[in-house]
Amino acid sequence: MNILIDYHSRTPIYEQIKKEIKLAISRGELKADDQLPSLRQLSSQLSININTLKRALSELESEGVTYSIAGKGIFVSDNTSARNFCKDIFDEISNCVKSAKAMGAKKEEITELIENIYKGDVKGD
Amino acid sequence: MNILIDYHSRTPIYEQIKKEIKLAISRGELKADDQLPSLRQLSSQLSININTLKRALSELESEGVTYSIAGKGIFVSDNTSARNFCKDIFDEISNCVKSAKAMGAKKEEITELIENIYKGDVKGD
DNA sequence: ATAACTGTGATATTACAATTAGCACAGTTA
DNA sequence: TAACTGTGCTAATTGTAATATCACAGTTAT
Repeated sequence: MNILIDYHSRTPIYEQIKKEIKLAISRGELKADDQLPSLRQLSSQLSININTLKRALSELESEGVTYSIAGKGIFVSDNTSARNFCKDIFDEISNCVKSAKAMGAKKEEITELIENIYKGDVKGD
Repeated sequence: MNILIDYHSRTPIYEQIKKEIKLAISRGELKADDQLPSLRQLSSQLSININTLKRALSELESEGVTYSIAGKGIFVSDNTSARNFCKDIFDEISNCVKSAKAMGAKKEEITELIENIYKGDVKGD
């Protein structure tokens, strides 16, 4: 669990945690039925309140990303297709690109930006 | 001044206003030395408090987007290259694309998204 | 000079959300 | 029994957005 939190960010901590965990699952660092560190342990490690962490995990559970067993722990669901996590990101990209377009950005500028990010990859992965 | 505000958005009203004004400038609807509607008039039109509007305009002024003359009004600066406004957006796009990549999104998925947004334009404008 | 505008500045207040603290309770496991 | 786990709740704190007023100074036209 390598979670980085920007305490000065405008986006709430619990949102950052949600995103980090989703990323970890997408990257394959967390697989189905993997157990997460306990709330108390993780909240201590991240130096955040257990309630803040609990909120993140509760929301992830209602989204079907994780499931929890009282007394045992919190685990990664097995129906967590990484594809689902992309939807929000795609919407965000879409909005940004529309703004950029409205500001006069050329399509080529944006595609080049993306090319650079994906540069060095063998396939379009 | 066609400013739309989402009062239920998580992003503050004054931030939305800043963005809308920058967009209007980028679109050419507002040109250098154009005078904006007065604070009182605009705050009344948008049904927001004058202080909220003032905050937006004050920040725009410290960013060099506008300048104000007490007693006269608020005007668009002439050094406002629309290009500058794009920087933040480009950073945001970059971050989103990196996340999408980390989640396993293929480059083609993203470029196609952009193609669709720019679809129907004569040139890559 | 007066009136009617402009932007500016300050204060106070309200409202809401994020975060923290602390406690109690129930399930699990050795 | 002890030491963990997650859960639920209340309360307090904090920060910030947004509002409501008021006063002041510069500009402009009459």
